[in-house]
Amino acid sequence: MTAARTSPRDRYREQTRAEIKAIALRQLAEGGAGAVALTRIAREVGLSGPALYRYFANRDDLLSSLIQDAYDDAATAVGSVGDQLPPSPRTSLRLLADAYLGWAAAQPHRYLLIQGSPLPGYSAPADTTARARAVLGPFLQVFATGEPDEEVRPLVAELAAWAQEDEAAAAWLREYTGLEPEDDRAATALAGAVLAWSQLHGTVSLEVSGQYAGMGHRARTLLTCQMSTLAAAFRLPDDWPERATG
Amino acid sequence: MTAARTSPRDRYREQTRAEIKAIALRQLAEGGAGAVALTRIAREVGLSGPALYRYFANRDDLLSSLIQDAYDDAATAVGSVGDQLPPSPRTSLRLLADAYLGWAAAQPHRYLLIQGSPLPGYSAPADTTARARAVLGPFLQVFATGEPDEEVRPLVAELAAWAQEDEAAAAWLREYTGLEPEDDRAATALAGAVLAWSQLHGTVSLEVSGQYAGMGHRARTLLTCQMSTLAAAFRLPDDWPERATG
DNA sequence: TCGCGTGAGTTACAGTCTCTAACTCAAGAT
DNA sequence: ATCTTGAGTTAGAGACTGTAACTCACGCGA
Repeated sequence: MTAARTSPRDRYREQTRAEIKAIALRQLAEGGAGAVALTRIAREVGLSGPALYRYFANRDDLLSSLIQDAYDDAATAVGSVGDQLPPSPRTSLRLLADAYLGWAAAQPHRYLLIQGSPLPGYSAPADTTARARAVLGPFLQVFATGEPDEEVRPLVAELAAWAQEDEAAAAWLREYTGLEPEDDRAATALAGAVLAWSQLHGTVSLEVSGQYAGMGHRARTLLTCQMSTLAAAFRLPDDWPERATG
Repeated sequence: MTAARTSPRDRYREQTRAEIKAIALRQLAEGGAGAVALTRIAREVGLSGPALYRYFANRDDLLSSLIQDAYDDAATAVGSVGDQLPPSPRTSLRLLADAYLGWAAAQPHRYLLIQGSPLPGYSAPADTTARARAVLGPFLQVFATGEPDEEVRPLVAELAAWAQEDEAAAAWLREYTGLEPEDDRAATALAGAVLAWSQLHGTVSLEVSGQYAGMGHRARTLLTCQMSTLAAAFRLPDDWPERATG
């Protein structure tokens, strides 16, 4: 990718960074973000504590790196569904939601790392929002085909204003739907995506943090019901509308 | 309340515990659960570090205490709406959801403490589940009046089985709805409550952890839309059904 | 191929935090 | 009036983050 010049030292450095991140990821999986400890990583790599600060400025920097990877990975998982362009928006929504849940369930701690409670004292780098929105992009595409019911129109209205005032929002929309912010469908897409995100996050995070334990339902069923209801509220069609391919 | 015998020593002890908890609560509000540090609390109270271990067995014990209070407080906030028995189930749902959001928004860190990512190494005491269910109890009452639409029936089915197999679930239902687990309305109530919980948590936790920052909508609007949709999916009536008062 | 800059690594240490051990002391129950 | 018990103390072990000041050898440029 951006391998402008790759000297032996650079390569060695990259390799060590990767090794550190791999161990950090394991610690994350074993005990959550709090369990990621530079000292212990160093011991495992075979270095003395302070050596790690050659590779990451501090603990937050290491976590940021894990967070970025996680967002990118999630975006890929969700995006790969969007790329296949399933038969209908309805189906697409179901598949996207499944992919989201599937990704999170397969690596609960990584999900909690990016979507759980904010880490104490941690402040996210600037591009985090963009990465987060990349995960939700494919949902925009689906909901752009919808016709919002009465019940969700207040939200559509609020987001219509946003699309027209916020350049980043407009760019996000353009990238995934090709729509201009003035288009009614733009606001519809935003409303659908926000609703879907909110419901996905609710169900997935309760599942992943074990709060459904002992309750007699599967998260998958719950999520499917929610997406059906959402599809109904936006009257998602059973076929993709005509559009310029490419 | 349970003041069986209150010796001077007991009173002093209770007062000190309360003071410790008050400071802990402030630290929680200032920097999240991770920022609650016994050492610093001790300094503030004017004691030396280890003295605090006379009052709380360890850090987790202190946090458990805060967690219990938070659940009880939330249950009271939500329950006070349920007690007023608003004009209709539909209205009731809206008011309950508002109360939930309102409580959480007013004290974000306490919300994250009980509903955020699990704390590293922390294992909740046994009665936590019961306390959590007390918060959701009033929702059972509302959804017991519903008629589930097609889209949510898979969830109702799964929860019907649960109600009939799990004694704790049955007891929960009985307490808030008076229904026996065989009753169809029991499963409906459970499904509604679980859906509502999931959606409340999604919206509230994204709001409270600041992930909506920079997006052009209010959490309140989002939540209202969701509750409307949910009310529609359960065909919540505009009047309470007849029932034995008492 | 030689030399030297730079980056990788070291030890030592300061500071924060949790929690245990072993002790003192006085309030209050009997 | 006694003596039990609980509140408080200091000392200290063990993790962890992060800084300072140092050594050393790799590998780039002349």
